[in-house]
Amino acid sequence: MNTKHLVVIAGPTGSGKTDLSIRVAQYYHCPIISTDSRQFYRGIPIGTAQPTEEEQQKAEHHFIADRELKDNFNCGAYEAEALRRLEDLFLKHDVVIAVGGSGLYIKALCEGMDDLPEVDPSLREELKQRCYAEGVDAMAEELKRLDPDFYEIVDRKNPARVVRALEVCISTGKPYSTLRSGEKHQRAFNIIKIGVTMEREVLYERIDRRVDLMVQAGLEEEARKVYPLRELNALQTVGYREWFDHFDGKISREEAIELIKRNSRRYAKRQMTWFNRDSEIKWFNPAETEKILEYIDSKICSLK
RNA sequence: GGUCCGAUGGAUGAGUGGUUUAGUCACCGGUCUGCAAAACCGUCUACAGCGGUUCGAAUCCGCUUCGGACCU
Repeated sequence: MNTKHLVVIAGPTGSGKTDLSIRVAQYYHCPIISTDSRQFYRGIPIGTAQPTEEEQQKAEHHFIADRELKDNFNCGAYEAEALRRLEDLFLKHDVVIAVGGSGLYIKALCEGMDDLPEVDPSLREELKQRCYAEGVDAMAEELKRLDPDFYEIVDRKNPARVVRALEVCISTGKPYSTLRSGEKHQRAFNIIKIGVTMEREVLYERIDRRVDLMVQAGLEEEARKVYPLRELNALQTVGYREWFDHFDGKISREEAIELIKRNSRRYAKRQMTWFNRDSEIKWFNPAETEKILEYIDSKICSLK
């Protein structure tokens, strides 16, 4: 029996999650926390489609533009911070909404990550450099020595995965695989997951249109302002990298805009691939507000 | 009306007789426990149509269709 409910709203970029979340928040008079790995940052409101001032008036938002681009953040830190925040919010509310498109962050929030120690950034940097210089294969060979079990299952062509495993092995002195439990953590609240999506073609049209609107709203200028910080991870993001390439003279303005559209579509597709694996998600078209509220109500009732 | 050139998978573009045959991009599908709007993987067998030559044709020949250039 649990009277606290986290309503998770997932879905690909451009599917209308923000609008829906506000409508749901108004219905339950409850706050919203973001599960979007880019909306956390200040300075990039247009390209990350953060809820506007006006939208934030309509519902209380958390984890929106509440840290600097240079701040180190990741899904593990997010899990801890978000759980603390939820604890507070659930003191006053029975329902809280979590909305965003970052699958891994949603997973961190709902199921938790294994409790692994923070890795010294300089170690990661060093491993990245070596990976760049010596190649992934060499790094994978090293992983084979340090953690043969993980070597067997890891995507050996993926530098990010191999380097991650190595940095954990080296910094803890233990094989990464022995530290991975993969178990789901119990939460002190119920989780109701819904997803919003629509026909692929319609979604792509919406994405294209939204990019045009972002450009009209001043995305280029926004990108120009953060250009000096372009190396930061937070800016390895669709809608910014393309401008950086344009500013560097590699592509034209028109190409940059086209690429932002294409990369946003690809991102949406990857998001769908991720979410489709989650059988707990109940899917809706974003326009079906009544049906969605009905569904959430019925879930809340049945869980009470 | 005549002459010449061309026609390759969604796009581009190699390939002039023979196990597999491009490549690139896009699309599509997928992977996923600390950079995740990231990183990575996979699939997509086409040669305009018809007929002929040949053991064998995208590749050679003929006709047809379509496109382009030029000539009268």
